[in-house]
Amino acid sequence: MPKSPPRHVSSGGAVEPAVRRGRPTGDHVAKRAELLKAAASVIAQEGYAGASLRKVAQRAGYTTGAVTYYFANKEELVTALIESRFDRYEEMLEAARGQADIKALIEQWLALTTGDPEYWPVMSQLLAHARFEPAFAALIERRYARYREVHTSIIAAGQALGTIRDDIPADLLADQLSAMGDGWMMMFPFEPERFTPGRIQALVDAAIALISPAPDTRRTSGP
Amino acid sequence: MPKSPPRHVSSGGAVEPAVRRGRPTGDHVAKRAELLKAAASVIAQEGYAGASLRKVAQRAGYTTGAVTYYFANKEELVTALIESRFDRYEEMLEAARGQADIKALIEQWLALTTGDPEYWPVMSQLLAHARFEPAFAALIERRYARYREVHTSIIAAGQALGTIRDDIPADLLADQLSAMGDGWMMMFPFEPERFTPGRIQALVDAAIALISPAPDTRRTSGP
Amino acid sequence: MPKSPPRHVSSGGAVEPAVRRGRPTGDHVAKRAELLKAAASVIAQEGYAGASLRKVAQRAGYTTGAVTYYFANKEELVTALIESRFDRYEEMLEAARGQADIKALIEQWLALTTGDPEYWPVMSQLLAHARFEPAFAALIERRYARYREVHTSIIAAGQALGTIRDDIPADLLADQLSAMGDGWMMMFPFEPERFTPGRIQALVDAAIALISPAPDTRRTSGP
Amino acid sequence: MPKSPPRHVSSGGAVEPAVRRGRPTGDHVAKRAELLKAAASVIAQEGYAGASLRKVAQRAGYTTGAVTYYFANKEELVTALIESRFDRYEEMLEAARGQADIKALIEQWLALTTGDPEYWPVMSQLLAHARFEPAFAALIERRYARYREVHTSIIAAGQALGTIRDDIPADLLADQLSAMGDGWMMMFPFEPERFTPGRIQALVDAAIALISPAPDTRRTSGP
DNA sequence: CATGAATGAGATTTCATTCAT
DNA sequence: GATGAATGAAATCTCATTCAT
Repeated sequence: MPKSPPRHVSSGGAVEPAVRRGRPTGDHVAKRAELLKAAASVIAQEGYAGASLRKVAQRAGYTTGAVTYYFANKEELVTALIESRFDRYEEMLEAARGQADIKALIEQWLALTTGDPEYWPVMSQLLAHARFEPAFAALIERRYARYREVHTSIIAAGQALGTIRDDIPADLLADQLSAMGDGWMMMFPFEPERFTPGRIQALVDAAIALISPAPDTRRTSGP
Repeated sequence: MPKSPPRHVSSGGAVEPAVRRGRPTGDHVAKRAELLKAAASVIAQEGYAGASLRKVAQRAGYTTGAVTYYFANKEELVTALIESRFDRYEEMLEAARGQADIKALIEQWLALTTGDPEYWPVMSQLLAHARFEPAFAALIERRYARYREVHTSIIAAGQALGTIRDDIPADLLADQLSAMGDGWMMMFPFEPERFTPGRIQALVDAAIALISPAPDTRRTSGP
Repeated sequence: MPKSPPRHVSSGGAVEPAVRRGRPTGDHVAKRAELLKAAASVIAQEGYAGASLRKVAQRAGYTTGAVTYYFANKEELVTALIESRFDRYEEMLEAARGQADIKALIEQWLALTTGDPEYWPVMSQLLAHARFEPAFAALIERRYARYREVHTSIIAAGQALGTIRDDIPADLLADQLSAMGDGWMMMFPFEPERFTPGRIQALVDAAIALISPAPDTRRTSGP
Repeated sequence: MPKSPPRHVSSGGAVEPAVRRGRPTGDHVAKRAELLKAAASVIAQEGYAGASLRKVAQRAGYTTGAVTYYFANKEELVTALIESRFDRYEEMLEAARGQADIKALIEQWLALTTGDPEYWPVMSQLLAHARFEPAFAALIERRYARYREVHTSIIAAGQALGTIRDDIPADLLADQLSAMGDGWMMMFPFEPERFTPGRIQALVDAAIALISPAPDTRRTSGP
C-alpha cells in the first residue's frame, strides 16, 4: 500500500528499521543530515543572509530542487539546523546535570563549541536572525529557558557545596556566564586568530575564578 | 567612476562644495543623518537582511533615488551607520578615560545602550553581518582593538588603586566584561521583557561584584 | 516514445495485457478511476491551476510516481477526467433521447449536476482551461457538437408535439438552454449559498416556462 | 518635500494635474493601463494559468521587474484588470438604467462584449479563477450583486410597462439572462467561428423573444 | 539637485517528468 | 510493477543600482 513520502521528519527520531526491506529507502534522514551540514557550512562562510538554497544545494552537490524536496522550506531547513545544534548542546547538558559541577560543564561546553570550528560562526548567525523568524525565535526562547534553569540549578548546587561564591544569586551568575559565552561566540568569527586555544583557556579559567568563592580568605580567617 | 556626486564624507566632515550659495550647507549632512536614523530604525525592526534601501527611503520619507544619491551604495550607508554608533560610544569612552573608574564606565555604558531602545537591536544586527563585508569587519576590528586597550588600561588603573580584583589580568577582565555586554546585546532583542530595568541593574551590579576585590575579608581578618 | 508502460486506454476499454496471470485485471482500471476521482476533488477545491499531480497523488493516497505510472502525463489524466464526466452526461442523454421530453431531460440534467456537489465546480474549471490544451478543446468541441444535435432534435420533437413554443428555431432554443446551464455552472461555485435547492428548482421551472408555448391564451380566446 | 511614489492607485481616479510641473511624471496611470492591456491580451491568448508576469512584461515590451514596479503583485495586477473590465460594464449599465429598457441594455451589452474580441475570452478566464483568490472572489461577488439588482429593477420596470412577460418574477428573469450571457462567454472562445455576428444577433433576438409577453394573444382575446 | 522609472540578477518555491532500483 | 529521489525549467517576487530627465 503506497504511502506518501516520509517528509519532514522532526529531528529526534533515529528510528531506522533494523532490516531494510525492498528498495533502499534512500535514507531520508541521512540525506537531511547531509544537507544540514552543507547549510551550516554555507552559513558559516557566507552568513545567514548570504546563504541561499542554491548555494546550499551546490555545496552538497545537488540541485536546488533536491533541497526543497527534503525540506519544504528554507525556514524548515534552518529550523532543523537550529534544532540539531541545540540537540548537541542539550545532550551534553543532560550528562553534566548529574555531575552538578559548573566547572566541568564549562569545560565540556568549551570542548563542544571549539571542537567544531563552525559552531560559533553558525550559531551567531542563527541567533542574530532568529528574532525575525517567529518559528526560530520561539524555538530559541524555549530552549534557552530550559538551559537557564539547568544552569541555575547546577550553580545553586555549587553554591550549597561551597565551590561557587554565594554572594550573587545563582540565576544572575548563570546569566553572566551565558552572556559571556554568547559574547565570545559573537566576537570569535571576527578575529579567530585572537581566540587561540591558549587564550580561550585563559578566558575560561578567568571565568571560573570570577565565580569561585573569595580565595583562601576563609581559611585565613581561621584560628 | 562615472559621475562624482556630492563627496561622500565619512561622517563628521563638512566638506561641502564651495559652489553652493545661500542655501544652508548643513542640508547634506542633515539629510544623511536623517537617512542613517531611518536605516537604524529599519534594521532594528526588520533585521539587517530585511533592510532594503527602499524601506529605508520610505521610512525617512524620501524617494528611492535619494538614498543612492546621498550614499554611493548600501555598503557606504551601513558603514556610516556603524561609524556613527561607534562614535557615540567612543565619545563616552574618552570622557570616562579621565575618571579611571570602571564602575562609572559601566554605568555610563548602560545609560548609553539602554537610553536608546534600538541600540542593542541595531548593534547586534550590524555585528552579526559585519564579518561578511570586509569594509565593516575592518572597521569593527579597528574600533574594538582600541576599546580593548582603553578598557584594559582603565581596569589596570583600578587594580592599582585596589578597587578591582587583581588576581585576574586586566586584559582578561576587560574581555570578560565586553563579552558580557555583547552577550546581553544579543539576547536582549529576543526577550526584551526579561530585561527590565531592575534586572539589568542587578546584572550590572553583579558584574561589578564579580570584578571587585574579595569583600573586605582580608581586612576583617586583621587585628 | 521512450518507454511503453501499460497501455493508457482512453477510458472504458479493458485492453489489459494478457500476460498478467492470477492478479485481478480490474486493478489497473480501478486505480485509474481512483486517481480520477482524486483529481476531480483536487480540481474542485483548488482549481485547475492549483491542481498539481503531487496533490492528486496525495489525495488518492498514492505516491507521485504512481500518477505518472498510470497516466502518461498530466494531459492524459485530465483528458480521461473530462471524458469520464462527459460519459456520465452522455449516458443520461441517450436515455432521455427516447423520451423526447425536454422537460424530463432538464430535470435529469439537474439531478446529475446537483447530485454531485463537485460536478459544477469541476466542469467549470475544465471548461475554462480546455481551450488552451488542443487535446481538451478538440474533445469538448466534438462532444458539445453531439449534444447540440441531440438537444435540438429533442426540442424540435417537442415543438412538433406542441409542448415547446415554436416561434424560435429549435437550435437557438437548444443553445439558450445550454448557455443557461453553463452560466449557472460558472456562477455556482462563487456563491453556492445562493443556489439553494429551492432557487435552483425555481430557475429550472422558469427556464421551462420560458420555452413553453404561450400559456393557453390561444385556446382561451376560443368559443 | 519628496513623497513616496504614487503606487497602486485604485482604478477610478484620473485626477491628472492640469499642468505638469518639473519632470514628466512618466504617467503612472497610463503605464498601468498599458500593462493591463498587455495582461488582458496574454490571458486571452494563453489563459489565466498560462499568463505569467514574464509574458505580460514581454508583450508590453518591458522586463518582469517593470511589471512588479507598477503592480505590487500578480494579484494586484489581476485585480486591477478585473476592476477595469467591470468599470466598463458598469458605466454602460448606469447609462442604461435611465432608459429602463432591457432590450436596449441587451443590445448595448452585446456591443460592449463583442466590440472587443478579447472581452469574453478574458472575462471567462478571470471568472474561472476568481474563486481561488479571495480578493477576486469578493470583488466579483460585490459587483455581481449590484448588477443583479439593477438588472432586476430594469426588468421589473419593463414588466410594469407590459414590455416584458410578467409570469416569471423579475429576479429570476434577470438571473436567466445573466446566465445566458455567462454561458455564451464561456463557449465563445472555443468556437469563435460559430459565433458569427449573425448568429449572435439571432441568439439575442431569441433571448428577447423569450422574455417578451406572449405575442398578440392579448389582442386576440379582444372582440 | 533630485527623482523615480526601469533593469537585471538572484532568491524562494512549485511542478511535471524521468529513471534507477 | 511501482516507488520516490532527483532534476530542471519556470514562476513570483525582491532589490541594489543606473540613468534620463
